[in-house]
Amino acid sequence: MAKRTKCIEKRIALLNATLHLVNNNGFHDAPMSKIAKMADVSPATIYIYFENKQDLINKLYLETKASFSKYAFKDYLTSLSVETGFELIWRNIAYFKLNQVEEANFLSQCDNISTMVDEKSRQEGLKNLQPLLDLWERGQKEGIIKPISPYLLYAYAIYPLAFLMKMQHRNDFELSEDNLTEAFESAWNAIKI
Amino acid sequence: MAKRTKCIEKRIALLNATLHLVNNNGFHDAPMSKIAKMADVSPATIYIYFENKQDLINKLYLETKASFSKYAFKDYLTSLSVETGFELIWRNIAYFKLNQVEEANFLSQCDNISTMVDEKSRQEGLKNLQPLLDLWERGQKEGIIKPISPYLLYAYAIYPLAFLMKMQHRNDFELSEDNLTEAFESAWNAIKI
Amino acid sequence: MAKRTKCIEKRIALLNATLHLVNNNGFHDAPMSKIAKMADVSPATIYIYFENKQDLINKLYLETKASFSKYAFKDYLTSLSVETGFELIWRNIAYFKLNQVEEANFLSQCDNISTMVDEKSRQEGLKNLQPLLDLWERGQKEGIIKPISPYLLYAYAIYPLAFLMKMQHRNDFELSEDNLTEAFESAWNAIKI
Amino acid sequence: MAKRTKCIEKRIALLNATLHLVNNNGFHDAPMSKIAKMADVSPATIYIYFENKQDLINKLYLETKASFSKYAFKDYLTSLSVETGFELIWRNIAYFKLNQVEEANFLSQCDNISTMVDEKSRQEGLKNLQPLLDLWERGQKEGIIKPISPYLLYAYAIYPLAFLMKMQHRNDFELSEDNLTEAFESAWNAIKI
DNA sequence: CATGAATGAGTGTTCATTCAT
DNA sequence: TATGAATGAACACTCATTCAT
Repeated sequence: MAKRTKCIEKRIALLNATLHLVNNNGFHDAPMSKIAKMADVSPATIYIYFENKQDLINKLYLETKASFSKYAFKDYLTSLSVETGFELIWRNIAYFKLNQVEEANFLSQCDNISTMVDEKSRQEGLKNLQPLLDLWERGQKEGIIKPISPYLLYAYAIYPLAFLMKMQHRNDFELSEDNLTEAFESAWNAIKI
Repeated sequence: MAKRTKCIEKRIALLNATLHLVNNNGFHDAPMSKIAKMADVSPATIYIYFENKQDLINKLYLETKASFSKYAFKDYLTSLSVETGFELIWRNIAYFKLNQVEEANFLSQCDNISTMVDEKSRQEGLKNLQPLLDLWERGQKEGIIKPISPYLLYAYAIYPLAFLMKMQHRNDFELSEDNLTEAFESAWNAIKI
Repeated sequence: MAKRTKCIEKRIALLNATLHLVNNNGFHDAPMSKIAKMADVSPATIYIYFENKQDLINKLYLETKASFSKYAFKDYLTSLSVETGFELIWRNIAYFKLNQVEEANFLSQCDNISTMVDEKSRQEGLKNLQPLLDLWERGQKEGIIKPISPYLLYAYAIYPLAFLMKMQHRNDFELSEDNLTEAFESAWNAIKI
Repeated sequence: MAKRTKCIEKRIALLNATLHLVNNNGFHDAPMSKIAKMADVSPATIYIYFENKQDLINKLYLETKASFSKYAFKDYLTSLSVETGFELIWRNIAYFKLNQVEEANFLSQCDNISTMVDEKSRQEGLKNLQPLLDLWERGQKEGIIKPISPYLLYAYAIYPLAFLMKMQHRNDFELSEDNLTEAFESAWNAIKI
């Protein structure tokens, strides 16, 4: 039992170290040796928990994505109206990006740099958005949401948050509560009929 | 007195090779040796045309950004109405992303990976959007565009195109003429009053 | 918990290889790759034992200087008379140069090429001569040694040995026991009152 | 005629640039490109005047040595007494080291770093000291100079100046007129019977 | 004669990964 | 399980020298 606990802790420490280093130094300055040092283990130990560096990144991506998903759909029920449900999810996502900055930033990097996460993991990660896609489909059937590709809906309703987060991270822009309301307004205007 | 002349073709070949490799292999797998091989020169030759790798990336970024800017504001006149002017610019940008896939993709990577282009070059590159910001300001004065931060306007009017381009590049989605019109509609809905 | 232990033998092999290569090929033709090959390790292994090339050279200098110092003051006691003490130290130094040819040659190179060893290490290395300087000071107080700068004393009493060693190394000259006695005579005549 | 003059000037500029760079940056940071830049010519031009880098260094060594020799035996006549002649030459050499710092420093580096100048040039350079060796031989015949190897005479009479010059160059020591007289005294005491 | 462009071979150094314990 | 030592292959970059003009 003690062993198991210890193991899980080291695994988590390694994932956290990777998250931190990739965000702060960039992928090309997050060598295994630094990750190991930050997690307070030997470089060789990483290979007990992960197959190789790619596997470490993939696993971190998937687990962070799952954590994002949990956050995004907190309190969401399919019984909610399309409009209420969408605002709930949208705000959850926004708050995730505001409060879980490192996780959000890491996911954004993975989604933008094609070579970072492998195709299989990316596909796997996509599944996490299913409830939102279902909501949109329902909205389209009800004539509330524009009858356009979910890619377009995502591009205009969710993706802009990534830009705003990036700008906030660079201190070029501050995502105040007011700005957030304006942003939601724009998102809704973009996709509602 | 005579000498072999530094030929601009080699410089261009090097920039093209870099563009291609960064797009296909990612920044962290675009070593100088591969760039040289692809441009059909010796690795040492790169250093005749560029100070170092960072300088090569910076210059490529700035020149690609300038080329983007030229494309984005083609046929644009400040005498056009806000609505017409915006649609013109928006479509120019969209076509740039559709037709100059590699350039667009490279710029997207540069803007997303903080450590890729240095701060000075990024600031320099930002200037290229000024005419669009001016147009929005005019639109706000005329009561046509929402009185919100330009960052929000950009996030909802322009940034979504980056996502659509990425999806198209991955063959997940096709940006047909119809989709483009839908996308423009959403962009306009998001920012117009 | 167990691990492969960093073996001191490799460190020594690396220092020896460096000593040998710098002496035979000169500082500018003693690349890390050759040092590694001669010590029978991978180039990367050097960096486990030394920070970088400068550090390797510095450490070799300091350790060789310390070894020289031990040799130079063997059997020396401050209770000896100035004359006896000086001859003892002088002969120790001469024998060091005769018997530890590579060490002596390396130290000579380091002291002559200003850019080889960094200033801090050079200053550190100077401390090793203190007992001789003390002896000279005593000799001056006793009216046996000329009341001149220790730099002058060193220049005429010790430094000439470097030249003789160099000539012997080039087979231009042989430092026989007779020559050694003549050399000591000259050294003593140069500094005694 | 004009051409010839121009050529000689470039050759001299190259030799001066090399002298300066080797002294200030050390041999390992005096690349052909820097030498060319400092002499205000193209790197390729160096190869019109010199076979290669080794040849450039060799020639510089020999010409500097010749210049040294001219300086060393200024006003010297074989008709002078051994004692007077020796002091004259000794002081000439000392002043050369004091006044022609760069030349002296360069010669010292060449004589100390075995791999810098090739054997043939070194042997050639040795001839420049012949008048001094002749003087010593005469002194020995006259019973004024110790009957010991000229290498020993050189080691104690001339070589110490190199050390004093080096210390002066490092600002550790100042070769005042008084010190110079003390130094000469030591030199003479070391070799006279 | 003189040039700047061009380069192959090499530099010191880093890194993901494996090995021996 | 866990380790620090060890490494081959690679990296960005430099340099003495040659080439084409």
